[in-house]
Amino acid sequence: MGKSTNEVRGRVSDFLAAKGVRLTAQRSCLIDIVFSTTRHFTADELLDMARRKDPEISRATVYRTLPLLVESGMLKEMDFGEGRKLYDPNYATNPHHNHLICTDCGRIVEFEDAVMERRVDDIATSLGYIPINKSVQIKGACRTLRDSGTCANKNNSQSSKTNRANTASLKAAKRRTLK
Amino acid sequence: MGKSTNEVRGRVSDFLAAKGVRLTAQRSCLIDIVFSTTRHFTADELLDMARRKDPEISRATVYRTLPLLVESGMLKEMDFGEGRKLYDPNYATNPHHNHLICTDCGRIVEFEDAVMERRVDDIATSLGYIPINKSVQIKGACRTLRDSGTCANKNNSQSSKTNRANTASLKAAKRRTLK
DNA sequence: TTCCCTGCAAAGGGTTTGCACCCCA
DNA sequence: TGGGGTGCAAACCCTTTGCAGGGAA
Repeated sequence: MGKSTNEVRGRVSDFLAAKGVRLTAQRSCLIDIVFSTTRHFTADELLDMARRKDPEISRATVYRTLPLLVESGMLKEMDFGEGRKLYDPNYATNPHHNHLICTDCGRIVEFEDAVMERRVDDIATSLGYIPINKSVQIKGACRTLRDSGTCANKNNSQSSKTNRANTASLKAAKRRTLK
Repeated sequence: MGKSTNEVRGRVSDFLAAKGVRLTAQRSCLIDIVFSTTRHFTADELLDMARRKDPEISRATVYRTLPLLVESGMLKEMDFGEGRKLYDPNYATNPHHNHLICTDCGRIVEFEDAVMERRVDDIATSLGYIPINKSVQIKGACRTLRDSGTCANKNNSQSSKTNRANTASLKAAKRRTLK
């Protein structure tokens, strides 16, 4: 299965060491926070979380650390065209998932599909490129909401700004992966 | 095949009429420019192009018109995570294409693939959603550049900010579409 | 006349950066 | 002690918005 939180932290530390940058208290704090959650977060949300541990940490440090984590390959930067970046720590353990965003409630569902993954690779190859980074984003309307008028997520997650993926969604998506 | 430029303009006009908004001189000017090119462009680039025809046109009008064109379904808004939005007029004539971005030169290659399209729809359906909008973005490294050290695009298109898709790329991609 | 639309300029929101200070190696 | 790292605040960039003037219905 996926990597454990500790293993992920170790890998990031190794990456920073290899790159010759120091593992400072602030960076360590940020790494701990980032990889102890499965939630997607914005830079600002990470700052909030970090300040609960270390009230002195600055916004600049957060913005300077995030690209390091992304470069390490353990954190994924995403852009759903909402004017800010979202970060997904689940790539550390599940590097092949993609996202479906509900147009009704903004909920983000993670899914994995090996067939699609392969197809996308084949397309890149046939175009003469070596695939480096693939992003499949689906915006979809909740069928349950259409059919029955209610949606489990609609109730508690109207504000798309604060919606998060949850662990269950990825597991469920894997289970449902098409044959 | 695809719709002609005039047909696209007609559709947009119809959309605006149905929506009850006026086809002003400024909007007409912008529509002409947007749909007489196959290039991707930013809001700012559209402003530049528009001012060559009408030096009085304002940035605000451009920013207010773009969402109308997107809403009409004839123009696609894209976000490659570069801090600004790109607009793709080719969706008017080819609504099912996606994009590969070269990590070497920033070139954007358009491609269509029915198999992948279907797969993505199936995934959305199996997750319980009605697919509304699908975006597949591939970042890839130019194999020619890797193999031979040169790349036709590398020479004339280093600045990713000004790179554009060309008509040929879409046609070529269709030809190469996987069976 | 009414109401939509425009241009101007200022405001907004996310992100980056210059600079002085700090601190570990 | 040298050079990276941090915090602060200002700068940046793209985009949105308030407002007064203007023009089509």
